[in-house]
Amino acid sequence: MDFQPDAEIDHEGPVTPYRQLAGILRARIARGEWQPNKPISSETQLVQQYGLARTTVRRAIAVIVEEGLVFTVPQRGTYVAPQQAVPDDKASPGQAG
Amino acid sequence: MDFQPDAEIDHEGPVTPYRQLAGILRARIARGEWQPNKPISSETQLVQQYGLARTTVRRAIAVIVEEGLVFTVPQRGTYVAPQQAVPDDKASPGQAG
DNA sequence: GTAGATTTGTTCGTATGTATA
DNA sequence: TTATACATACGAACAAATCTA
Repeated sequence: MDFQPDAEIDHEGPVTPYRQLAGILRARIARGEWQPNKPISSETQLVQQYGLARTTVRRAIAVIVEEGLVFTVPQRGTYVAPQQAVPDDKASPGQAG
Repeated sequence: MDFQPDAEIDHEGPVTPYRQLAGILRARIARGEWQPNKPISSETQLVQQYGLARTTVRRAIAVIVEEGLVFTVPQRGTYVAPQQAVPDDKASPGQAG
């Protein structure tokens, strides 16, 4: 399953919204939309852009943080991890918390 | 992480500007750009040189004051503390008399 | 003493972003 | 979804002390 970077969230589908968003973010990082050590869109922006609740956005971010794709700096933002191999869709980089 | 003495501030990065500046000042002191008991650049000069707000500059200075690298004299300036090794990480050098 | 420039000290307001309830 | 808290950053203004002339 591949998510388009500009895809919309399907609230009716079998895949939960937060997993959809995680896939979208993964795709946006993969295409180099956000550079390493640069911030991805803020939670507020993602909320507005995809019409999701904040908790849902945070859950999605938590997923890709777990994957090592990004890291969150408290009171600062979420940043693209330096030099990471972006997985196609699903991946287990081995290291999870 | 090491800061170049002439580095520019990255407002987009995960490290807050005031911490970046603190690192830069640390580096400039370490290279002997400012001698012990001699004033470092004034807040206004640092504001102009790095394009930061004064509050941000003051915050950075507060960090290295806390580390004992410099000391501030009201209405005079901020001076390099006498005889102390610049710490790699942290330090609590004795008081300068 | 007066005047001006410089420098640190302090406070207020606005904005952004994450953290938590 | 809403509200509050905390951290950070910028901008502006004024106070107080120092130095120079």
